[in-house]
Formats: sequence, structure tokens, C-alpha cells
Amino acid sequence: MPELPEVETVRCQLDLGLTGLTFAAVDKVEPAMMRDCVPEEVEGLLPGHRIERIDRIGKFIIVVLDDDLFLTLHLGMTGQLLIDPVEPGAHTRFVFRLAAEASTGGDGEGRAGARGPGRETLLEFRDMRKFGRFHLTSGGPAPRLRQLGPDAWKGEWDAAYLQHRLRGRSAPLKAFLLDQRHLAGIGNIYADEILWWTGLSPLREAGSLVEDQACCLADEIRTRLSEGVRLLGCSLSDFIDTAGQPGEFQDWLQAYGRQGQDCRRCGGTMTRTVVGGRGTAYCPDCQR
DNA sequence: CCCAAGTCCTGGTTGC
DNA sequence: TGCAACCAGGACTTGG
Repeated sequence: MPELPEVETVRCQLDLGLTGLTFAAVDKVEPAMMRDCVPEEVEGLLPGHRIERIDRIGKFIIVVLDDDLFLTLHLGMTGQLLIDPVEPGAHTRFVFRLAAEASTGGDGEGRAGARGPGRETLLEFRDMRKFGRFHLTSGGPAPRLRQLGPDAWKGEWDAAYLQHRLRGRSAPLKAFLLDQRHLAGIGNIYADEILWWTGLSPLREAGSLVEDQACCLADEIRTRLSEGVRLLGCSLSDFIDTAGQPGEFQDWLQAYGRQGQDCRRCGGTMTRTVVGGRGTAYCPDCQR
């Protein structure tokens, strides 16, 4: 289930592999992936446009094209983006064909464009659960991104911001972390991990944190997400990167999925509950 | 049949 | 009383 570190891993690879390339053709588009346009519009609009760069806010990937065009992607729960997949896969939702721009005598500053003309690159999206979405918009990324808080990893926010947002909230702390309007990018796995490292209970009222605890939480959010990015994401179930490779964060989990096992900090028994409608693993002995 | 999950949507509650 | 902010829970999806 792609959260910020998984999406960042993919973004980074897309940026290296696709920047400078131009959309040549839309081979397939699943209509269910789009809420506000139809496949015909994508097929008509996309070809001919060059990828300037790949951005990310929270779990959303933003493909920035020339002429102020934006392709906003969300991987949902089981989405995978593959560049030149070796084998055909099931549940393919879209396939885009890209090519190096026809030579204009320029210096070909695009990194991927350096491969030379004539070579085509395939970008394929696979998604078993059909929670993935994409939007093609002009003038800016998909409007829904305006509802997001700052990026939990790269965004400009600090402990004071977190404390301000926490103030007066009666929702459980974990539900607060999952709410993308406060910080964008934290999902179920990293929420459990962050809370375990802080020693704070997921059930605790968000507004009850004192200053020191809010500072600790802010630090741990950055640290755990950085670890996730460094380890190229968490491949517990279906996450793979654009080359089909898994990440390694799943080998370092301290909380998520560890119910019934010993807490690695205090030796107590990890337990499972439901918070914010999501399965939650934590240690009732040392997470307060 | 229930579980997993991210986001959207709805309906209910709280507090000013 | 009215309104907005807030919060909980269901819908969606399909393989295990």
C-alpha cells in the first residue's frame, strides 16, 4: 500500500527515467480511473506533450508537462507504475508510450532524452483494487490537492505547526496522522511505526499532547519517513518500484503487523485494535 | 464471510 | 436557533 516513501521512490525513478520524454500515444486507459474526464480527452490531449519534471505532494504524483498541462496520479492501495515492464501483467489500467523528442538541433538537456531518438519507453499502470486515480488538468494539478496539508516529509512545517493543528482535536492521535489535511503522505503502516517510536498511544486524544510530545512526534514523522525513503519503501504486500523491485522497510517494522509479538522496547505484548477504521498495532504497556 | 486499505461521501454531534 | 467545524462510519474494490 503505497504511502509517502513508496510514492517518493516511484517519483524519483520516474523523474530519472521519463523527464524530457514526450507522450507519443495512449495505448490503453481504464475509464474508471478518471472522475472528471474521459479516455477520449486523454488520448486527444496527451500526445505531443513533453515531461518537464515529476513532483509529489503526499501520496500524489504530479507529472508536469509543457504548455501548463498536469497529469496527477494516485496509486491508491495496490497501484504500481512500471517503466518498460519485462513481462505483461494482470490488472493493467493504462499504458502510455513515450518517445525522445524529435531532434530540433538543441542540446537535448532531458536526461532520458539522452538515449537518443527512435527509442520508445512504455509507462504502465497496474492496479488490482482499482483505487488508483488520475487527473489531466490545465493550469495546475488536480483541484483535490488543494485540500492537502504540507508534505509530511519535504513540506515546510515544524513542531509549532503540528502543535497548532493538534490543539483542540478530540480525534484519536492516529486518526489525526492519517488525515491528509493536516500532513500529507502518512498512511496506516507509517502511522503505526511513527507512534511506536514516539511511545505515544494511537488511541490518545490528539489535542492532549504537550509541547515536548508534539516536538517528539514531529521529529519522528520526518525520521521514519526518511527511513522509508532510504530503504526504497515497504513491500509487505504488493509494492514494487518502476523496475519491479521491492523495498526493504518491511524488514524494519516495529509495530505494524506485530500484534501478539513482544514489544521490542519493553517486552510487553503488542496488541491490535481499530482506530479511525484502520487496523492498528501498538504496545499498550509503553505507548501512552 | 470477513479482512486489508486510501479517499470520498454522508450523516450525526459538538460548540460557539 | 443557526451554522460551521469536527468526527465516525460506510462505499468502493478484489484476492487471500
